[in-house]
Amino acid sequence: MTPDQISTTIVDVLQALVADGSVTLPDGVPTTVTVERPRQKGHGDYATNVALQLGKKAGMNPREFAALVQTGLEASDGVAAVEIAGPGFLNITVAAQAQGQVAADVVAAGATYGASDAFAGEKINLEFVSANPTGPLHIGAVRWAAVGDALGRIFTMTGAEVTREYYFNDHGAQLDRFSSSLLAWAKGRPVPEDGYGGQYIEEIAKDVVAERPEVLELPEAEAQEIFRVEGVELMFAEIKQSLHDFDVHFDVYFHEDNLHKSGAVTRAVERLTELGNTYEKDGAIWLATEKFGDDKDRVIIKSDGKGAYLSGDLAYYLDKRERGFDRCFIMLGADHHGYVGRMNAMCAAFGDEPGRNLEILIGQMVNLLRDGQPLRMSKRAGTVVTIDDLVAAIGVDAARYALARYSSDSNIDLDLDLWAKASNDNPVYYVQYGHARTCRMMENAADLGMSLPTGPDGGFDPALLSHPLEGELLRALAEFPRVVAGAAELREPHRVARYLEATASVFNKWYDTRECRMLPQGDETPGPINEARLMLVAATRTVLANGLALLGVSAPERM
RNA sequence: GCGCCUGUAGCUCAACGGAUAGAGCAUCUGACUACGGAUCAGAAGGUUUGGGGUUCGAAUCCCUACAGGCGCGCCA
Repeated sequence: MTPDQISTTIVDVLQALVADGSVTLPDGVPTTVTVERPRQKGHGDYATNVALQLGKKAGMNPREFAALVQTGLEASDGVAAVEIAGPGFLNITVAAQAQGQVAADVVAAGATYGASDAFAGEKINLEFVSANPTGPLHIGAVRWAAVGDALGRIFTMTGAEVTREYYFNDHGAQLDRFSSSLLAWAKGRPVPEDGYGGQYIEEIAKDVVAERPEVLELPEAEAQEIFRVEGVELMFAEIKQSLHDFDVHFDVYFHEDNLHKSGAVTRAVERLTELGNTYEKDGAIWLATEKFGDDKDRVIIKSDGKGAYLSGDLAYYLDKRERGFDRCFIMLGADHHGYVGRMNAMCAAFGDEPGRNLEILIGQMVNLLRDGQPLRMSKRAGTVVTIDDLVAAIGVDAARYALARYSSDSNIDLDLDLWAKASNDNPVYYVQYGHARTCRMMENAADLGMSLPTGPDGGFDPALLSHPLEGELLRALAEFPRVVAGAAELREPHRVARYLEATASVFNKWYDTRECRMLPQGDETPGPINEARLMLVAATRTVLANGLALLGVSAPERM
C-alpha cells in the first residue's frame, strides 16, 4: 500500500463522514491529504495530520475529529491498525499483505517505476551551462551541467517534454579579446590587456596555425578574423566533447549571433515598444524594468546603435516562447544572480508571468578541496579549475553525484580525496555498491534455480515479507515516486540522491539480518519465503537503478 | 550603502509548518564458518548564530542584529 493509496483511502473516509452528516466541512473534502512517514518509531507505518488540519474547520477538537476518521480507516482494506496520538495525529499501520504488494508493483513497473504525470503536458525548456566559448568549461558551469541535466531527467520522469539548450555567446567584445589573445600568442607577443591567458590559448593558437599556415602572413585584421572563427570553433568543439564525456547532451546549441543577424533582436524591441515598455534617453533605448520590480531601468540598445547584452536575452526569450515553451528555465551561477531582477522584469514586460513562464535558478559557488586546501590551479586553464580536471580527479559518476547531492542554494566544498575513495565514506560508492549487491543476489538466486514469481497467481505471497525491516524497506521503495515528484516541484535533484542513500542503507540493514536471508541456508530448498524476498531484492534493484539514472550516474552490476 | 544565498553535532550536510532535529565522516565499543565486510550493531556528540514575533505546533514563516559567500556597467 503506497502513501497515495492511503491518501485516497482517507479521502474516501472523509467523504463518507460528510455524506452521513457526521461532520460538516465548509470548504469541502480535499482531493488529497498529507500522508507522511513518521520519524519516530512507534508512530505507525504512516501518519496523517488531517484531523489537525480539518478539525477546526469542522468545528470540533482535533482528537474528536480524529476518532471519527479512525473508525472509518480501521474498516478499510489494507489497514491493520489506526491510533490517535498527541494533539490529533492518526498513526496508521499497514497490513503486511498490502505492504508487501509494493515489491511486485515496483518490479512490474520496472524502468518506469517512479514516473508520474505531475508535469504531464508541460513543454519545458532548460537552459544551462551556456559558458562562453573563450576557454574550457570551468567548475562553476559544471555544477549546473550535473544538476541541470538531472533536473531534466526528473522532469521527463514526471511527464514533461524537456528540451535542453546551451546559449552560445558568440557575439560581442569578448570574442575580440579571445581572438586577439590567440593572435598575440601566434606573433610571439605578450597577452593583451583584458586578454585571456592559460595554456589552452597556446594550444588553440597552435592548432589554428597548423590548419591555416597562411594566417601568419596576412594583415592583422584578417588574421584576427581567422583566429576568431577557427578558434571559437575549436574551443566549442572541445566544450561539446567535455559535455559529451560528462554524459550531458543538449538538444539545441543556440547562437546569440543569429539573434542579431536575423532581426530577432529588432523584433523583440519592437514588441516591447508596442507594449509601451521602452523609451529613448541619452541616445539609447531603454527597457522600463523598474516598474516590473527591477532595481532600475536597463539599456537595451546602446547609443552607438548596437544591442546591449540584454537585447540578446530578450530576443532569445521571445524565441523560446514562440517555439511553444510554457516554462523556460535559466540556470545561472551565483556570480550572475544580479540578472534575476532584470530577467524577471523583462518577462513581465512581455506580458508574461515571471516564476511561471520564466524561472531563473541560481546555483551557489563550488570549491574543490584537496588535502583540505582549496584547489585553484589547472595546467590547462591557468587559474581556473575545469570540468576535465574534476573528471580526471574523481571520474564522471562521482563528479555528477557529488554536484547533484547538495542543495543548489548552498555553497559547497567538495573534498576530492573523499570522492575518489572506493569505500562507504563515499556516498556514490555506497549507493552503487547496494545496486551491485542486488544484482549479485539475483544471480545467486538464478543459480539455485529460483525465479521471480510472475503473473497474478504466480506464487508471490506479499504477506511473507513481514519482518519489521522488510516493512521499512518496502515503505522506502513506496516513497520513490513522491521523492521524484517532490524533486521536480522544488527543482531539487539532491532529494533523489539523499533518498537513494537512505534506501541503500535500509537495504544493507535488511541484508545483514540473519532472519531475513534471501537464499535458502544449508540444506533448505528454495520456498515461497525465498521467492518473496527475491522479489524484494528485485524491487530494490529497480529503485536504485532508476534513481541513479535520474542523476545520470551509472548503476554497475559488478564493482 | 543596496540586493540575492547561506548559518543546524568536532567536520561535510539532511530535514516541502508536525511528534523526542537526523545521516555520513571523525572518536570510542562490538559483529568476521561473510546470500561480495565496499557491510552491520551500539555509545558519545545539539540552546538549529543571538534576540523578538506569528500559531495548536517553528530549524522552517515575519522583523531585527551579527557572521560568511556572491553581486550591484550604455562589459559580455
